[in-house]
Amino acid sequence: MPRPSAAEPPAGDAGPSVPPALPTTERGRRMRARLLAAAREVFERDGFLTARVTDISAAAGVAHGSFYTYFGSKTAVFRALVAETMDDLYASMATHGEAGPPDGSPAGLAVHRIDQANRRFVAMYRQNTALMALFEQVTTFDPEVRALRRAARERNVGRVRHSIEQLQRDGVVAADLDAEYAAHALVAMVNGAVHYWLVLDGDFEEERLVATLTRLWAQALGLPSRG
Amino acid sequence: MPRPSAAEPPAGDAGPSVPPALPTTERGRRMRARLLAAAREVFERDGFLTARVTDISAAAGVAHGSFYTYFGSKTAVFRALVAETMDDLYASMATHGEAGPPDGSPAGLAVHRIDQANRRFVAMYRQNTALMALFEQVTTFDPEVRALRRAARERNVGRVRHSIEQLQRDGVVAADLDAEYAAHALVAMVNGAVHYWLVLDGDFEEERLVATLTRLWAQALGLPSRG
DNA sequence: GTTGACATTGACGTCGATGTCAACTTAGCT
DNA sequence: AGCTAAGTTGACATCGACGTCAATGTCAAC
Repeated sequence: MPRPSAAEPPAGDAGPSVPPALPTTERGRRMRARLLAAAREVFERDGFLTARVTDISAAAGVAHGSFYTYFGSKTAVFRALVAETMDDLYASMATHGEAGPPDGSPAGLAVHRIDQANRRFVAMYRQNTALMALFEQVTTFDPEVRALRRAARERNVGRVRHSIEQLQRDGVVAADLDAEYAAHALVAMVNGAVHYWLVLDGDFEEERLVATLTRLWAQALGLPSRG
Repeated sequence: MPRPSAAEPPAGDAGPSVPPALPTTERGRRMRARLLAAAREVFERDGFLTARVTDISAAAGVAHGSFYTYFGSKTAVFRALVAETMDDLYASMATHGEAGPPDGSPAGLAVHRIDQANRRFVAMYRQNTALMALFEQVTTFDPEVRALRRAARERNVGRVRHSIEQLQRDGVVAADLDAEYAAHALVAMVNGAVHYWLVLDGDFEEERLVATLTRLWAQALGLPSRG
């Protein structure tokens, strides 16, 4: 309840009255893409708050004014950037055709899948740390980005909950565990640990971290892990 | 590695060359306290970025200029606020003399203590949600606050690691579990879940959340939980 | 009650990022 | 080539938050 209502940094760059339409010409589309790439570069280098529209224009090699042909504000580019990138990140986390699990038991298979998912998540986070940090930064004051973040989290949680429910139907996980809440907690665990490692610069060794996360996850669900 | 180096919001309010000394007179101390209280009020209402020094002065009922007698910048008040408040938060989490656990076994006792600690943490977070959100916001761009946040986290993790090591000595928890990594993961789980609930406004019911967190925590460590 | 150190006041100058716009360029079309 | 719509340019005006400071006020000590 007592959460800062937190509008935008200065005030009222919530978007221009006329959000620039997507470009119709080929040149326009290229320009927009260049600006987006430049924005990502500058944001990752300077952080969202310090970054200036001028820097983005400069990085894209265009005049200051051209920026406003495509985006209404710094916040607007960022939102576009997030929207464009989110899909890529999710794609990179999609289930790859992995080598089969060593152990054929339902529980062993489940643990193997959890491990694979955790490894993919950690790798994705490591390769996009700056972006994740930016995402978090803007989340703290932009409601729209906050909504995107929540949606992403909910998708993750949904997948995990589904997998837990499956294991409950198989009788491997206790039926009286709240799958929704448990999924939230486990996702928070992995998210939070990796965030601390990469964004807050904690002292971790990747392999050991993933192994511990998988082990805790499995045991939390009552799956046999290790001997 | 690719983390936004993220200086301050505009630029260079990293602190004035001459950080105002603490007041010597009684009046000065009262004034400083009033400004701090006003700062907290305004920050919680508007968020750190939107808040203006003028607003803080106004809320404290003093002239704009008086602010600078006590603090060098908006960031400076915030740091002072965090420093002052952190102790209170930690105090509120200290072990209270609780009623004895229902079950005398070492594991049952451990689970009970975990549950108590989780309840205290959640209650503290709920009562200081706005502050925690602020803390997170500023962490994303101020290195000094980031350091404070890390320190707080490390203290938490240290306590948990210690308790895990104790359980390992008692033979209740597997000795080959990395206590440090596990402590980080478990702290991240509770932190992250509560953050999602209160700051990102997730849909949770407190009792069920705490119960699930404790249960997962206990099971993750291999402690018997529930029947 | 006079003195002097300390604190308060609020009007003012400064500064830098933003967003605009009129002039100019590009490119597609006939 | 000539026309038009779309895009580009960069100098400029705007705006708001910040931090300063000279004048004024407060208070304790002597």
